[in-house]
Amino acid sequence: MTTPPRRPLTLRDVSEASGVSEMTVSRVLRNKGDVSEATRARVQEAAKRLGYVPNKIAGALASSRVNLVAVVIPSLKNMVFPEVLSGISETLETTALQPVVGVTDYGQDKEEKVLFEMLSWRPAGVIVAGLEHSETAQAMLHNAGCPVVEIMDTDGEPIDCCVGISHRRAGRHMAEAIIAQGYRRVGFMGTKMPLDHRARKRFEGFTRALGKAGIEMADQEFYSGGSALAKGREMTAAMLGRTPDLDFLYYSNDMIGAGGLLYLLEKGIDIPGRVGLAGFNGVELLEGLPRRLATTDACRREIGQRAAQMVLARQLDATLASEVVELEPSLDPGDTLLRT
Amino acid sequence: MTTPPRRPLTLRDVSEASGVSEMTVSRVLRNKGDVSEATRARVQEAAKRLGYVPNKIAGALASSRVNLVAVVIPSLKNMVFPEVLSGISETLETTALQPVVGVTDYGQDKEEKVLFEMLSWRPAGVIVAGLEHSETAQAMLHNAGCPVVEIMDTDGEPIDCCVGISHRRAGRHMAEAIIAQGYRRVGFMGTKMPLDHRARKRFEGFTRALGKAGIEMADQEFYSGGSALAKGREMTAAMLGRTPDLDFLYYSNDMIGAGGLLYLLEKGIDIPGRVGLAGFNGVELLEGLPRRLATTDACRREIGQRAAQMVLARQLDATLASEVVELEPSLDPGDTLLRT
DNA sequence: ATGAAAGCGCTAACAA
DNA sequence: TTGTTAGCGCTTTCAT
Repeated sequence: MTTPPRRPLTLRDVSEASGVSEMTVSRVLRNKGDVSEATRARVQEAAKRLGYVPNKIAGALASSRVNLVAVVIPSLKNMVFPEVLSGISETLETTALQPVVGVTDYGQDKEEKVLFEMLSWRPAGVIVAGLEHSETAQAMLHNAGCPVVEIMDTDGEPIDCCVGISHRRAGRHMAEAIIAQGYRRVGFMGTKMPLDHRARKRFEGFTRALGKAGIEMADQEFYSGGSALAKGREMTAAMLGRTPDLDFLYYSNDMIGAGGLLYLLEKGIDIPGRVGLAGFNGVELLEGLPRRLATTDACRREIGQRAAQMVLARQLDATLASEVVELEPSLDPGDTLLRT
Repeated sequence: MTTPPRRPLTLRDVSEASGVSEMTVSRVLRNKGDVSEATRARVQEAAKRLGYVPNKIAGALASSRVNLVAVVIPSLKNMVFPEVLSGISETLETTALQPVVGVTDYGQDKEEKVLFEMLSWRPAGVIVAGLEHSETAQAMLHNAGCPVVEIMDTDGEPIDCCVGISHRRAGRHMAEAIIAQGYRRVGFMGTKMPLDHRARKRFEGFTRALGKAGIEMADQEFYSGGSALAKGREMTAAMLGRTPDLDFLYYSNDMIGAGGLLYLLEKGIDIPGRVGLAGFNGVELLEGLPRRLATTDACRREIGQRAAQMVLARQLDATLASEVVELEPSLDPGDTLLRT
């Protein structure tokens, strides 16, 4: 690091500093083609000494190769998405590809904007949460000119590749487990529907399965915003207040479920004797709770890994066909579901 | 959307489809210069019909303007960083700038890699967590050729701009509050130090202030990995087992503090009569706990906002000088610190 | 093993 | 208001 330059350095600077043509410098810096050890060393020394950072913009334009994978998710506040991201990152870690994250805040307009923005950088692949997109967004994805992987959900028509779980089935399975345990007065708490398609599908699968067993949902409540843990408390208190004979509470995510659990324990209510509980997601947080909340593991890390692999595979062989993978979420009864 | 093309569309395609020069098409698409309403309409119609997505790579190369702001943080699993990100995003929302996130996993090597990768896209600004970087990383930031904002921490020498809190002072203040309440046998639980400089500085400030009051740390324990909530439980149980006369527990983050709180409540231990507790960060989660854990709010959202503003300001006026802002974290005693 | 020339898709600067 | 001409900094291709 000699004197810091105001103008970013170019290949030409390294070329002049090392007395080697730009072309050869380029080759060295990319470990391409045959270059003698002598020149390679000189070039590397010069590049390092100057503190040269290649300009990927120019490189990408010239080669029409971009090592970015666009990842579009609804939010970072819900721990679920960072976990999917981890799966993606760890899989891409050892490759040349790099994830770039865009957040939609559960909005279709925002999703359009984010997609447009990301696609204008011509990414090597797109990983996007969910199967529901605006017409415009669908069109953009169709014309993306790169592999597209829709993740988290398999209930719908994918544009290209897809990996996730069926939330309808997840809801149904939980309902079946609840019924099998003899619960009959079931309440549901969740996020306001239009915002979250997967939560909505779980709800639908859940209510339908209850219906088939001749059980009608005894009470339900939906929230948005605020501390999920606190909301879980409040909603649980309110619901049990107005429908005291409930014997099971199904929460659309573990966080509100945890809030409910803490509230009921405080009240000294017998779980699951008096009320059974279940959440959804299988988040790490549950491990530290006084009781293990029943939940369904949504395979988040694996979804991320598989999605990244799909993009990678299509990098190597662009002719690969679309691929749809439905993962099997596992129901963990914890300590709040099984009546012994 | 007529027939989906394999080759991405270019300005030329829109130019031909609309019978207007590339240059004018470019102007329309960027709302630049004077263009007649008639041509503007024709161009926009053509662009929309074809489904044209501009190539930012070419645009950036030609204009040497990139609307990306690199944000480099240690992790997404610690809710603190998504919150900082929210502050950044919401501030940039209404501007042309866009955040791009890189994660270092608390590793200096990884930080170097991520920085190099991001800088090679010539971002309009860099926002990076912490003041501790490898020599190489520091050199890169110096030569970045764009505003650099180091965030979260002010205890050290910033490269350019800086906004955060003094973690040493935060630790000291908590110690002073604890001492003022008459606690004398204090235990500390936190993350393994080398990974987290801010936690280390809080610890240092804390122990030093205790020392000045003639109090020596009675016990301490450090963890890494695993569910923070569960670790908080385990460590609390272990520590109280081996040092039963502790009257205060200071946790380096709210999550392990919450675990400790839940554990102690379960054991029926009087809080804060028998043991006082405090965490750090002021995370939303605390609102749903049975008791409000004492904590220090680390101003995360504001840090994000201020950092984004610093980058924005320097976009408009590149001559602006470096700026260092130390925010004042507020100590919230909750229900677990004050002996009434 | 190395170099020279052309051009990736766009925009700045100027001309008309 | 619109068009023309040069590049931006690299990589591809082809020569040497």
